[in-house]
Amino acid sequence: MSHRTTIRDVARAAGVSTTTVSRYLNKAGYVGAEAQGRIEEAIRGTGYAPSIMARGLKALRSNLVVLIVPDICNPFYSKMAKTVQRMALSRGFGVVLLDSDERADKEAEGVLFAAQMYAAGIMLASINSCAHAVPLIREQRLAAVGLSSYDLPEAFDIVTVHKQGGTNLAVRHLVELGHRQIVFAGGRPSSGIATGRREGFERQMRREGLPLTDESIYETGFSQEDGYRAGVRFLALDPLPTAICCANDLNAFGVINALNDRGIRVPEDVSVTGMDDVPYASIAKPRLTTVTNDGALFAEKAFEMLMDRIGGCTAPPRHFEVPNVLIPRESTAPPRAGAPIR
Amino acid sequence: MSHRTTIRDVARAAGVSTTTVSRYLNKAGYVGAEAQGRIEEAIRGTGYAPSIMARGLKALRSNLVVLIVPDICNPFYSKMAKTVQRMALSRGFGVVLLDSDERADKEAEGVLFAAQMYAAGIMLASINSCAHAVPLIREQRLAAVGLSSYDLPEAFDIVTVHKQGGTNLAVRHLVELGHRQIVFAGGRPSSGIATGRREGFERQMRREGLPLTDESIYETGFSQEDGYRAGVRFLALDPLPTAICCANDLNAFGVINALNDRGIRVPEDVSVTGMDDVPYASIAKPRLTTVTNDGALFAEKAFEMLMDRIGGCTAPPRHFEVPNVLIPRESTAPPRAGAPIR
DNA sequence: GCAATGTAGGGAAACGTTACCACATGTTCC
DNA sequence: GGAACATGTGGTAACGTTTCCCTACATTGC
Repeated sequence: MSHRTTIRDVARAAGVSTTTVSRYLNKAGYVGAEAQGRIEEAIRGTGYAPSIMARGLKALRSNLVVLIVPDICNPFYSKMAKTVQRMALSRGFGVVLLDSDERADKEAEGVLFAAQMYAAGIMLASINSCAHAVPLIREQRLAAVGLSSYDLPEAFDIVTVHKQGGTNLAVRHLVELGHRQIVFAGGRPSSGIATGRREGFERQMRREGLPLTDESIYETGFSQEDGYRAGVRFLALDPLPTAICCANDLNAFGVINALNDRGIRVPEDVSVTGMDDVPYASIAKPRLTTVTNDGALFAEKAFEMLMDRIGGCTAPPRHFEVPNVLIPRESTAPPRAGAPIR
Repeated sequence: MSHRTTIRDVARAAGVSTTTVSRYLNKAGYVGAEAQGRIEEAIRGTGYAPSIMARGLKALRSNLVVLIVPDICNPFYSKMAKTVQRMALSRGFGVVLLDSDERADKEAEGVLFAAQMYAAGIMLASINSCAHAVPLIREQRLAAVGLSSYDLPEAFDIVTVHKQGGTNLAVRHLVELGHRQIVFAGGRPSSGIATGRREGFERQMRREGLPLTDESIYETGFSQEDGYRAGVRFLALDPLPTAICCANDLNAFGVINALNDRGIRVPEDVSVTGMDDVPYASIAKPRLTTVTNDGALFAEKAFEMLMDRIGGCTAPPRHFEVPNVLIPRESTAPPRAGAPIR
C-alpha cells in the first residue's frame, strides 16, 4: 500500500461512486444523508485529501494566488505577504510567494510560473517598470493587480501610495522645522516607485522655492548599504545639507549610520526622514521620522481588487491610492541655530 | 482561440507527435536535429509553457518545495526564505512559502497542503513541538527537514543552532562584564526553541554560581510587543536586574523600548542582549549585542539535506548544528559602578 | 393516470503530460 | 548475412478529478 489515497479509495470504502464523493466534496448536486455519512466516515478512515494537481488540471484553474515581491527581507513586503496570506486563506486560496530580487526578468519568470500553475490570480509588487511582465500577464490572461507600481496605469488594477505624497509630506515637514538645504537620497533610477518619490521631492522643493541642483539628488538603490553610500556621498558636500530626505527607511538607516560613523549627529546636526515606517523605524537610533501608508489597508485593497477580477469583474482597470501620513519622531529637528558644522 | 496552448499545439505546429515534443522538453530519449529545430521554432511561435498541474498529476510529484515559517515578518525567517528560494531556483525547484503564524494547526495544514501539491519536499521551521505536523509528514511520506526545532530528534533531518549555546554565550559575556543580577525575557513556554534558550540560560547561570529565582524568567512570546511587556514586568522588580538576556532580538528591542520609556538607559543603567542578529540589530538604539549563527549557512544546510532526501537518500535522520557566535555591540556594558538605580 | 419536477446516484470522457510499448531505419560485429 | 545495437518517431494508456449525460424512483399537480 504505497500509493496515496484517491477519491476512488474513498468511493470504494463508502460503497458509492467517485461521482458521488466528488459531489459531496464540492457540495454540488444531490447526496443522500446516508451516503453522506458513509463518505464522511470513509474520508476520516482513509485520511483522504484531494489532489490539487488533479483538480487544477481538470479545471484548468487552481486556487492559488501568486504574490511577487521585490525583496521579502524588506519588512514592508513581508508585512504585505503576511496580510495577503491571511486574507487568502480565509477565502480558501493558497498563496505562492515569489521573491524577484528586484529583477525584472525574475518577475517575468514569476508571471510565467503563475500561468503554468493555472493560478487564479497574480499580485505583482514591483519597483520596476514591469516591461517584461505586463505583456506576459495579458498574454496569459491572468487576473492581476499591481502594487506600488507607478508605470502601468492602463495595464491592470493597481494600488499605489500617492505618487509623490510621501516626499511631499517629508519636505513640508522639514521646511516647517526651518530647513532650507535639503537633499534626496536613495532609490533606483530605473524604478517607478523611486522616480515618483524623487519627483515628489523635486516638485515640493520648487513649490517651497528652495534650491535644487545636480548635487541635491543621489540615487543608489533601496537597501541600507545603498543608503550608507548616499550618506558618504553627501558628507563630501560643502556646505553640508541640513536635512536628508530618503527614498525609504532602509536608506535612512544607512544614511544615519554613515553620518554617525563620521561623528555627525542626527538630528542635532542633520535631520533625516525615511519612508514606509518599517517596524524598526520606531526603535532605530534615533527613532525615525518617516512617511507611510496603512500597510494592511494596502494589501487588503489589492487583494480585494484581485478577488473581484477572479470573480469575473470586467470593469476597466482601476486605481486605488492609499493615503500617506507623516509620523514625526526623533530623527528630525530644527536646524542648528549657530554656524553650520562645516 | 481562448484555450491555453498545450503540447499538442506545439506538436501540430512542428509536424511531430506529442511524444517527441515531450522527449525534447525533458531531454529524454532521441530527438533528431531537424525535429528539434522545428520544435524549438514551434515553441517560440506558440509561446508554449508546460502545465505544472498536468506534469504534477502525471508524475504524482511536483518540483515544488514547501517552506513553512512561523512568522515571515521576523527577519530571521525572511532571510531564510530568501536563501531557500535562491537555492531552490538554481536547482529547478519552485518554493511555496507558508506563514504558520506560530500556530501548530496551521503547520499541520501546511503539511497537508504540501501533500496535496505533491510537493517534492517540505521544510518546516517551527517554534512548536510539531505534535500535529510530524505524524502527518510521515503519513504522507514527505521528504522533510526541520529548522530550529529541538523536539524532533528522531523524526527526520533537522538543522538547529546549538541548543543552548546562544544563551550560554550571552550569559558568559554579561558575567565577564561584571554582571551578577541577570534575568531572562521572552520566548514562549510551548516553543521548543524558547525552551532550549531558557534552559541554556538557567544552566549557564548555575554554572556561574548566580542567583536564579522565580522572578528571573518571564516568558511571553517572540514579538517586540512581547518584549515590551517583559520589560515592563522587570521594571517592577526590586532591585532592578543589571542585565536582561532576551530570547531573540525582537524581544530585546521591546525590552529596550520599555526601559527607555521609563527613563532607564541602555547600557548605562541596564545591559540587554538579543539573539539572532536581525539586520536592524546593528542600527537599533543602541546597537544590539546579540548572538547569532550564520543564517545563510543555516538555510543552505537544511536545503542540501532536503535535496539529499529528495534524491532518494534513506540514511537515518541526521542532525546538523550551526555554530553560534557572540556579536558584542553597544547594548551591553559593565554594570553601574555606584549605587543601583533603585 | 400521466406529465412535470425533485431527489439520488452512476458511467465515462475529458484536462495536459509522460512512459511504456511498438515500429521503423540504419550501422556494427562476428 | 543475420543478430545485436543505436537512433528516431508515434500510439496510447494512464495520473485523479470533475462534469456532462444518463437512469431511476418519488412526489406533486392537473
